[in-house]
Amino acid sequence: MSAPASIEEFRNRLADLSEGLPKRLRQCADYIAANTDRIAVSTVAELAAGADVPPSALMRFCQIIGFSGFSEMQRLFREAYSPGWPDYSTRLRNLKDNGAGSPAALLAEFVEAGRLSLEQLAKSADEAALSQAVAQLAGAGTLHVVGLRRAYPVASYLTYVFEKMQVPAMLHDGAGKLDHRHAMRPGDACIAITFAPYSDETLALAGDAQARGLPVIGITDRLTSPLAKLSSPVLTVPEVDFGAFRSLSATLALSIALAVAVGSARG
Amino acid sequence: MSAPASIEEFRNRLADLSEGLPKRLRQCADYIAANTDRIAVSTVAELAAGADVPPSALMRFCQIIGFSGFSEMQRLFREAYSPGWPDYSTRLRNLKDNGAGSPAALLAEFVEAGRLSLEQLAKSADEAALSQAVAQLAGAGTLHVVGLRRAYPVASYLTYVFEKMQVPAMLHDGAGKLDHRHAMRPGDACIAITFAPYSDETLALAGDAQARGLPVIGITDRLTSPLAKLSSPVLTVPEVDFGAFRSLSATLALSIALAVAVGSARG
DNA sequence: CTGATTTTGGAATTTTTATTCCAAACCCGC
DNA sequence: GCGGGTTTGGAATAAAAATTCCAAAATCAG
Repeated sequence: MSAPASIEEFRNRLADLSEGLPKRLRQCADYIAANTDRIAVSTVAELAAGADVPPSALMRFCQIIGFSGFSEMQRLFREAYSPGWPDYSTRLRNLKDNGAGSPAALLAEFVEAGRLSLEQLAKSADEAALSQAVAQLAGAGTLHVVGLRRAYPVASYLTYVFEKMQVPAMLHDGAGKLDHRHAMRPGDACIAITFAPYSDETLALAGDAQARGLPVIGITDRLTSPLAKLSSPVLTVPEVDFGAFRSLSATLALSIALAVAVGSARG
Repeated sequence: MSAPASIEEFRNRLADLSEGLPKRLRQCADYIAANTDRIAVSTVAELAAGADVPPSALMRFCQIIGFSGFSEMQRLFREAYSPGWPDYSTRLRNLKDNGAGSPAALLAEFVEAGRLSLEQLAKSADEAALSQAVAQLAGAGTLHVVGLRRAYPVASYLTYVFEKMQVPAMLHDGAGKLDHRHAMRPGDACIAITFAPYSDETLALAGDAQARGLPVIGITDRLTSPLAKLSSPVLTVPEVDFGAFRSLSATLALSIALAVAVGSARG
């Protein structure tokens, strides 16, 4: 078998082979696939250490891919090496230059929106409210998570993280129009997520929880949101929209941080 | 004189010295100034040949700049290039060990992880694959979206965006263990999302779609993913994990861009 | 033009890096 | 468990690269 002549070909061969490879060689394949950009500037020993295999395994890997050895593989990547792209902002401009509305340009816009959202979140996060929320949730029984439409991905991820951290949590997703409001028992807590235009169902559930005396943690877009009135601490997320859709980056970051903090606090 | 600690410092020193240097050393300085980007991936002999000087001249040049030798200079450029992927699992452990696992600190880490993921996505996104994916989806009938566990939020958001853009789409979420694979009809297309450890159900559905001749668009974490083989274009997302959880920022940005592009292409 | 000083080229040496090879460990079907 | 083939780790070897050193060439001041 002859050596791949281009990086494209290399990637294909990597994808073809990766299955049906024994343990160590698969480790190599995975690490290389995830760190292709380091090949040009690393030694066998460095890459092998990264993949957590002995150097000889990496050599074997190179040969299986079709190269005569590591050096030949490295040559391919060194020749193609152009460090023009470690620069995020120029790359973004390049993507946008594909013309407005092109997939690449759209991607650039959403990446930027996400980044801006995260930056603003870092600046504006209310640490006191966050700590208070963690304290309330850490002391509660079952956590009831509700979020619909665009907030639904956040609600479902929150529930996933709670489950992984062995925190009892329940997702109120309205499936089958089944209503689970009576699952909320004294000692439980509620996390409600909604953004303008605010979802009635979410507000209703949050209101119900409040009426039963459960703590309600709200995650929403502004302090004037109807959810704010129902929540004991309300967490606001400054999400930047692009077009009609939001990136959710900041909301997710806040939510996961909340969940992990609660999970560790509960031990 | 000590070695430059940054590329900035290196450039300054180069500018300072370049005047008043004898012929051969000036050749070195000129060539290096014009080809700084090759330093990381070249040998002494190669650079010397490029500058049209003997290797020993280049060695002298490195020492005059302040390095102990060529290797030290090269290290500077290799390290500066490699994006320095932070090791989040150890950082998380440190956070906990120091008792500094405050919610605010966690939030900062997740924000940072999200930012890095987005930047990395911008740098590494495969525009050709993205365009191809958009073209395939734009020409298809119903779009079948599948993603479970941590990929579920992405799948559900994708479906939400498609619905908003009036693109017929169906979310295969395994609710009620109902299997909807026969809903996939000729002319449809499938979008499958999974990350390591890959979900069997997702792979099964993608495989089924492929077997029926539907185009499969895969969104996954690496090229060696089992999903790659099942997808006609596969889109890889370099998501940074923080602890056991990923921010999903990059995955969502890519997905929304894909959905919006498909939505507009379908008009 | 001469002698002192700097600069230069390349061969010799040292260090690092890649590569091979083989015995031990591991799997898998029986 | 037992014998087949595979896979693995590491020590030994080969290759390549970096680095040093010194004699020859060039430069320059007087």
